[in-house]
Amino acid sequence: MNRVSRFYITTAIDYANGDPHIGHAFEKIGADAIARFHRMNGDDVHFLIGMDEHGQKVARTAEERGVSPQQLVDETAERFLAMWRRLSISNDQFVRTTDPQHKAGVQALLERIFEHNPDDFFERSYEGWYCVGCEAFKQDAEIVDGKCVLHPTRTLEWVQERNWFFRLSRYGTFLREHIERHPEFIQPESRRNEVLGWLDQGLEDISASRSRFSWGVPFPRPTSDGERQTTYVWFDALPNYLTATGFPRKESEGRWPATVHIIGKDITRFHAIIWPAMLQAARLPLPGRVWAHGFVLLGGDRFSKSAGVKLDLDEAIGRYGADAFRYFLLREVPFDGDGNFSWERFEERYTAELANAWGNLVSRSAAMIEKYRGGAVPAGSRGAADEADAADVAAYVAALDGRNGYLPHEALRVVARMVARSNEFVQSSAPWALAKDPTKSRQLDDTLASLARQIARQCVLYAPFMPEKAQAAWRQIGGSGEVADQRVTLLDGLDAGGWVVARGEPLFPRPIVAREG
RNA sequence: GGCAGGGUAGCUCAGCCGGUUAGAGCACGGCACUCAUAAUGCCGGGGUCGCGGGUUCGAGUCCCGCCCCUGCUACCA
Repeated sequence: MNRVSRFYITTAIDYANGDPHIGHAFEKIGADAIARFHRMNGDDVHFLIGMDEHGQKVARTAEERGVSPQQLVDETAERFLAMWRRLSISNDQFVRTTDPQHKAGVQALLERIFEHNPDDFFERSYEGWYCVGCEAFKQDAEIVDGKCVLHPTRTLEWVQERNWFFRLSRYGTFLREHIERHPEFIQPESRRNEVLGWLDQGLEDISASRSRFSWGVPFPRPTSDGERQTTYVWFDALPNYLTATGFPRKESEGRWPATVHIIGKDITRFHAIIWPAMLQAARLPLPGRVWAHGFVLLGGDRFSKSAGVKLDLDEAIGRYGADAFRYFLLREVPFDGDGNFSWERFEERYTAELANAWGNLVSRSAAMIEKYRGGAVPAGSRGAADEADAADVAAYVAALDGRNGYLPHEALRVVARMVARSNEFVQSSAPWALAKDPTKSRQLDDTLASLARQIARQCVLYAPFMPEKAQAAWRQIGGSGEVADQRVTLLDGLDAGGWVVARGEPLFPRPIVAREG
């Protein structure tokens, strides 16, 4: 019963060409809540996040700013890290593709593929229309009137380049079988169907190296004409999940494979097709799951610089604090689809669910325990409220433990329901009335004790989502130590009898409403 | 164009294999209570269930057609 399960969770590494925005934050916060939940479930959790720091764009941006690429990515990584600290992201590790360990790991992985499947890498001349503005080859769909759609003033050049290629086409059957045998491999199901659709269309081989830029990991073997090329994006970025474990050192074998990769739905293909094919080619175990979340939209549109759709992360966090922001995003935006961010909804949820419902519940309960029982939570017997909570705790766990995917929004809905029930409980049992009747002292004890247990449970369940606020509420209701050290598996037996409440400042102060007169 | 998923109260969404008066939360209106962050609880108004046909004793719930929306349709990451 005490078997500790290993839980290695990763997020996509963010490209170091810009500042963190709400899309990055959503993914990290979601993964963080899942990681924290698993820690409180008693699992051996390792939570990895990081940065993707190579490539042409980074090199070019660095050049424009007159700094070295390394200096640029160092500064960018600092800004991302500062944001993750601010949002209480509890990652155990922060991998960067410029880490020497990562570069060595990538080369080791490539060599391992050469070793196990010598035919999987081959040289091929690629030719196509090259746009100097984009510094990239363009596909037919991106060419209009013989010009690149993004740079219509420039002339496309027919360019030929000899690169290393990876025989991805070999792995279609393998991938299909794996996905069919492991229905949970790609989730949610809509993404899985998409991937199966891609497989139906057939896979083409992909390039594995580039000769046009050098900011990256040197491809371990030169081409036949002696040229030393740079490892192309997927063979550089995707292996971070593996190299972060220490690969190829032996010690890494305990951590790999990842339990789940949390990614955005826009990079499903890389994680569901290319990455598993690479691992299979290297004869390494595949990750257990790939979970592709949706996007946070603003006014129905995706964040985009060109459309002017943007939201200042600092402002959003500054409004009600990091915990409220975390809560709002995960409550409002389903983790298996898209959702909208709007200030109106943020205000609504903050005021209704956090300030009025939960913050006030904690406040009124602590006040009553103080007023009627001198601040000490009385002993009280288990009642119907505890039974109802047990069912909800089970639903909460089911939303986060992976059996139905990863649905933090469902988990939060459940806790909000528990909080609502607690407020009904207070109203219907009316402790203030019981307190006036000396013959009902026992009844008052039971009521207050039950109320304290309910709140204690809510603190535990909210802890993965709002670590600071959950801890503050835990303290107010008289809990000792860290709420994060509690176990969701032992919640049913949690007893608050004897705790001494400590009323404090409101957990979620109501916004100051400007009023006339 | 092809494939997939949707169009249900003002807003966000539940409605499994077809079955009695279509639900929840928020917002709105009224009432109650006083422990509390002018918080909470109760009651209520409010919907041609995208449009048109069809199957059926009976259809948001199945079938056909149409309209609209979203996603995917691989080398920027």
